[in-house]
Amino acid sequence: MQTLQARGYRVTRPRRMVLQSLEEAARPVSPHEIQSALSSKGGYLDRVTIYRVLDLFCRLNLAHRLPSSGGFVKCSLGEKGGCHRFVVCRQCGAFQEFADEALCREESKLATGLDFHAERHFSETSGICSSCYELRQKALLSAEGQV
Amino acid sequence: MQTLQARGYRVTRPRRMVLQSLEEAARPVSPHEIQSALSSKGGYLDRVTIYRVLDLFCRLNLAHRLPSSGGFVKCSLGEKGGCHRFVVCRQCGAFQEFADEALCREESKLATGLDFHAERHFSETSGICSSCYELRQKALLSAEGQV
DNA sequence: AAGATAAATGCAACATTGTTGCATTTTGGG
DNA sequence: CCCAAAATGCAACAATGTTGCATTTATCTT
Repeated sequence: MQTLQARGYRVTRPRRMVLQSLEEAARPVSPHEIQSALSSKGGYLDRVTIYRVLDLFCRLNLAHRLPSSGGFVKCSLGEKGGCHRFVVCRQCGAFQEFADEALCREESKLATGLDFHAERHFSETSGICSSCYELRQKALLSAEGQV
Repeated sequence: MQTLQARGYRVTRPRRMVLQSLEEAARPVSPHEIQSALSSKGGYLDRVTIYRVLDLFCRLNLAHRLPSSGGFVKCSLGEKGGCHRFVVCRQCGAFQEFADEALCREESKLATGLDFHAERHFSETSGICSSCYELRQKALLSAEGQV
């Protein structure tokens, strides 16, 4: 919340509530899920307010919206260089955020080759996290056993 | 449409219409825009049908959905190796599709380092195309002249 | 070329996402 | 404590997306 203060934005009840929701979520959450989660704890926020808060958070890089699912997550990298990227497990929804400046340079160079001035990279790697991978291996083995 | 045939899907009126809409569009289009464009030419398609056709096209890689805007475009790369990526002009919406296997390897390696088995990369570079860039330069110069 | 049939569409109903304008409330500085 | 700017709540609307089911249609078979 210091970030808000420092950049001239007010610290309000809705902003605190949304930030806390994002912190408590183990995976990307939709605006509607945020509203439901809050109301199940007796709180209430207007839908429009939630959109506005999320927009602000994304502009300030306090949160990100995942390209493919559209869900929102709290940013875990702060001011780390390079654009912020994600790996997401298509099975369980677990995710990790990372940044890599070399990758950004590479992508920008490719854009230059296509006559574009790159400004920002949105990217998300979809795959399987190690725990889902292990579960799947077990399932496959037991299926074989039954043949 | 041979692709549909070859993969065991039927060639139908809605599928032909949506494909043509995508071909005629100079930029990513939304399902709603597709429906409007068709109806302005006297055609009609159910909204649900449009979603289903687009889903199918995306599964078959005949079309893609751009991560940030959610708009759809016809695939221009066919079976080219590596996942398909986009550069998009944030000013005019112009875009180019490309693929780069080295970039995919790099991203997959990073995912491995985070304990994920990468399967697919979604990525979009946002920036300014060369013609918008030139327009902007001219505008800046004339603004200076007026001071 | 007609008929069977599996596939695809159209329709109805519903839930979520997203946008705008305006009146009211609240935050933070003086 | 008061005030002005900022932010919220509310109303109304438009687009996105999903499901189930009855009807139509594309393709295969004969």
